[in-house]
Amino acid sequence: MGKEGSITIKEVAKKAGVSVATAGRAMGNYGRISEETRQRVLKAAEELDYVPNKLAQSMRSRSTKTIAVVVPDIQNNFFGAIVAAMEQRAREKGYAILICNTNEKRELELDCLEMLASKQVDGILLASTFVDKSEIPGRYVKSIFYKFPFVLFDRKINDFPFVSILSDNYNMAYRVTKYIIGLGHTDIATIGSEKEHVVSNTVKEREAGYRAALREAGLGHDGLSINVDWKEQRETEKRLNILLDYHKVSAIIVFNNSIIGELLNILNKRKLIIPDNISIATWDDEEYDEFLKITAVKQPCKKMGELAVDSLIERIEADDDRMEELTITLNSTLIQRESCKIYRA
Amino acid sequence: MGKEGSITIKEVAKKAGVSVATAGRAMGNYGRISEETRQRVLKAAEELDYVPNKLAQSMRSRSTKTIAVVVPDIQNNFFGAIVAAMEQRAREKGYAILICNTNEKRELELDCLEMLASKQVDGILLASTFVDKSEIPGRYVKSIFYKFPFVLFDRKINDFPFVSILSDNYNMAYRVTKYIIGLGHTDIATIGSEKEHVVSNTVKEREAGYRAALREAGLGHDGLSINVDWKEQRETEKRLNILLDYHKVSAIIVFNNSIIGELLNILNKRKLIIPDNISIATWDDEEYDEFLKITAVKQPCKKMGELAVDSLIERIEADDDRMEELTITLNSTLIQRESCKIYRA
DNA sequence: CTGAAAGCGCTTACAG
DNA sequence: CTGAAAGCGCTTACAG
Repeated sequence: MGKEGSITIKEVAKKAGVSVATAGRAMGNYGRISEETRQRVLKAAEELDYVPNKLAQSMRSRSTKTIAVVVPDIQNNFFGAIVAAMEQRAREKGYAILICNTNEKRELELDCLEMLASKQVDGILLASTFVDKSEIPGRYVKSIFYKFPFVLFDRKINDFPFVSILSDNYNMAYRVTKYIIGLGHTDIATIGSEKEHVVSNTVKEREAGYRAALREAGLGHDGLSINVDWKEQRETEKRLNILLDYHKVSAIIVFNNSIIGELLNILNKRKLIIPDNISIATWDDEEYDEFLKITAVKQPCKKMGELAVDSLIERIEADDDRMEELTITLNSTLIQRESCKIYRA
Repeated sequence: MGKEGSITIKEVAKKAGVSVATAGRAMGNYGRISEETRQRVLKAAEELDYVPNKLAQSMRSRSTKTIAVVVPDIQNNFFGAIVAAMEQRAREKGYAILICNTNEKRELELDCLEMLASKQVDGILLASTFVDKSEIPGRYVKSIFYKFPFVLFDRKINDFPFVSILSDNYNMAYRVTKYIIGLGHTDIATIGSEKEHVVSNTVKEREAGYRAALREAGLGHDGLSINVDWKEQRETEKRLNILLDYHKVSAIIVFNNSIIGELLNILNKRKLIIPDNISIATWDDEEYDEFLKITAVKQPCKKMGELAVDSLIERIEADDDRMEELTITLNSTLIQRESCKIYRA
């Protein structure tokens, strides 16, 4: 199907009474061709319902007009919004999107990258589970990372000369924490996500911003941060309960939107009312946050996706192979609603 | 990048001291080859960091090991969950996923399909904006729909001999409506989604199930159904307000999860408390629904995605080109929570 | 402006 | 078991 029956440029050429080369010129808009024969070829192509074989085109022209997007969790709305923006932008610029979901697994990420490389994608948009170049096996570094145009988003990998599009994790965490401290809270915990005991760069930066605010306010150096693998519901529940059982906590900052559902359920079971008994702020504004009046940090997903695509395509279509480290930090927005309240002991 | 520098099987062959054909046999695991030379080739390949060019492989073998997924709205969690399941299943079976977001636009859908066809995908997984074959221009029907393996999901197109994987829209709507009627409600409205004034098949079936329950209970034949384009926030808000201003409504069934956020906000502005002043049930269980105690219909996204991939791959790998209409209806689950309450005038 | 030939990197018959 | 040749469907020089 779709193969044996397919008509090729050869048949179009025959029908139009020209050579294959000429038919190609008419269809592909390259080279010189008289308007008259062009029309003749186009007509023949239409009559035959000719669909050009992009595989063959790519083979010859060495460009697949395809971009890969590799994300750790496509079901997370944050990545969903970014992928949607990328798809649209890429399509507008004539590129298709090949997508891979690594599930936060490093091995899977490497497998995906290798597959994408072999598929000859023109470039790769990556939110990696790796934090440092040194963690990546040399053969991938050499035959993939240094051979394809890469743009990193949301998560950077240190020591690569790539463009990275991030959001202001440290600053926003600092700001949110400071806001909550300003409300009189001193016992502020954070919940981030981890997978196989590794915590993403992004969450680490947020933790750092949080601790900076704590320190500045004279509230100690460590703070109280836990990380959970939210896909392990039972374990997550257990850890959240331990957090609330054994620690005095009057405010919680959630560093990953995937956790908030579970947290709300647990607060509910414990009859903890927001914001009367506990204050909450979360990353990534979700559909229900407005209704629930949850204070949230809204990251610029659309912009991040578009900028990543633009940078990558620029690199792909550039004449030189220049590589240069460039980190672009996009501003997030703090949407203050009513989930954080002045603390009274 | 990634191209000029790439090493080909020719270089591997040279290094291993064999012909290109033999090197191919060693790498691709086809044909007969002695274990000894196989090892020699593999070693040469590894030393050169050889990555096979799948474009060339596909060209020759006439199989791209790539499946296309075309969805109307990738940002909708429902489709997000399906796409995630598809990606995983496809990867496990050795296929990559090319993704297209049609934004509920028919023209865009056709453009995407044409692009995918020209990319020689092995098959297409489609949630279409078309309801009927007759709505699709003939040339696409002929050169795409009848030339590629298709499996439809969530939304069926009538008159094509395809496998369609749907969920039980009619039945669940009937059941939800009956449940609400059982609670004593007589003024039940529904809200579905539309795009450019076209309402999807799926929503239409849900409306039909709703009306059937109404009729059966002697509550008239029409019911009160509106459809909104939820991306047009202002217009959506206006219509929802009109619904509540000019009609007596004690219960609302929401047929598309993208609308619920906006609806909750409006109910909130109007000081309508769920379930005291108004009962609510919605399609597609979302992260916050448990916390908010919203009664929801949970569709089997994962199963739908997996089954769609399995059916498509079965078709792709089958020897015959047999096409046969087959509609598989998957069961959804009604999660009764506390957003619907006994009606008191 | 047009055509014949070569070639992109593989795999598939065909010999040996 | 291995190699030389042909070919997948295009595009790219090279002639004319």
